[in-house]
Amino acid sequence: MAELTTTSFAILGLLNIKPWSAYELTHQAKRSLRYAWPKSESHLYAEPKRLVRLGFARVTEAPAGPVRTRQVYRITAAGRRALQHWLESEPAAPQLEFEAVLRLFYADATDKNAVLSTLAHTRSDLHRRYAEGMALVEAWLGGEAPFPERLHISALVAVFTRDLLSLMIEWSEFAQREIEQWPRTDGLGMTQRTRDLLQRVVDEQPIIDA
Amino acid sequence: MAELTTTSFAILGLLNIKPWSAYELTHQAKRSLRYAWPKSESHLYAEPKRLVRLGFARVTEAPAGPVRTRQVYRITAAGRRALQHWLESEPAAPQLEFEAVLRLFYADATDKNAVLSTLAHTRSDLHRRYAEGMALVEAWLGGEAPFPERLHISALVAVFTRDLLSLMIEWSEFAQREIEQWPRTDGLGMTQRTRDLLQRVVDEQPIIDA
DNA sequence: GCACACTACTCCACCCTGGAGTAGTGTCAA
DNA sequence: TTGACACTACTCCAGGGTGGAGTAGTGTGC
Repeated sequence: MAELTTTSFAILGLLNIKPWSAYELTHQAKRSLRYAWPKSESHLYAEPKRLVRLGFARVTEAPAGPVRTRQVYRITAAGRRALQHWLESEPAAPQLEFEAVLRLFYADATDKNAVLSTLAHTRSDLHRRYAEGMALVEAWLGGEAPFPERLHISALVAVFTRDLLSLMIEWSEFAQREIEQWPRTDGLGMTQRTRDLLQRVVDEQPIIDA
Repeated sequence: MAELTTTSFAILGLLNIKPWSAYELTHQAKRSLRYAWPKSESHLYAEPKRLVRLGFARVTEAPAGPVRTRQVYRITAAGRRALQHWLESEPAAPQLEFEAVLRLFYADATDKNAVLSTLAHTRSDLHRRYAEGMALVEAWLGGEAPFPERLHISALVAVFTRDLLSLMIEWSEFAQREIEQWPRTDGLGMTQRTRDLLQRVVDEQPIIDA
């Protein structure tokens, strides 16, 4: 049997909620999947076709204008079985791609300006995403949830997303403050401040808001 | 000119610190890059070859046993220029792949047991990575840092990594406690508890340790 | 001198990205 | 009523990236 990837199950899970067209799937993914499993639009178009080919979804045509039809995907019994089986298997460990941290890691190859501007740029991205998330949750509280019967789940995801974005924003503010105190970017090494920070890390003491 | 990817610059940045063999690069990546830019071993072997092809690194042979030679990669002047130029450009936004959250998102397609076991499995992964990170920082404090002159940078990354792992661990404990209170996984919707949580999210009040 | 764990890679099928391209749809206004 | 234009709803593809299997040399211990 051909292997399904985690992305396959991400789509299959959406199809288990209701039937969607590929276009709707890409939009729904932007509002939900994206926070835990970000995938490109082109792949979100391709994946349901694969599910059909493997028998985990089927497709029907619906009118979508005077000329156009749209393909609507729905889960099959085999798809539901596969999804349940996956939900009982072992998950992969979380992975973060954080380019600002990577660039900070090479701070000693450039000047303070470049590092600070990377942090500032990332922070404004993060603020935008924070605001987007807040708008979603406010809509839910205002009675405009697309799947109100799933809100007990969405709430737990929302808590995580808010706290993650907060952490990244606060860390980038913290890093900015620290770097502003540096006399230069390279060769500082184990300063007293660095030793304090590392000691606090191993002592499991709070740092960022301290 | 052929485009370099963020991964290219991640490797180029390591080569800017000192020359490495591909094997050493994979090991160094496990101890550093991995926390901000996780890449597969096979790709870490392939990328320096590409850098050589494009003139940003060059390779020399060094003996590595009675028979074997190893390829040692070092950055070129063009590589250093490219790295500095990249460090002044705009970073991509952070992206998280968190399969446990994805699975929780589909909690209503399975039972409490499956969801709780996903969370437990992820938590034990996270605890292991937390311990690994702590061991690294303790070694630095004990004077065993591979690049002591870079510790002022490493400390900022360590602060972020610890806080991120803590957040994920604490959130998964929080989610476990919440789910244990659920009478079932599906159809609960906007309970009083859910409304409280969402209200706290939009009010920017702490939740996880409350 | 042989077993065996570890070192140091290569290979490849397939997953996935992002950007370019294409054509139909709805709306407003000249 | 027609044409401009933003938006909808996709397809295509070169090339980046993954993960697991495979291979052969190296150092250690018995």
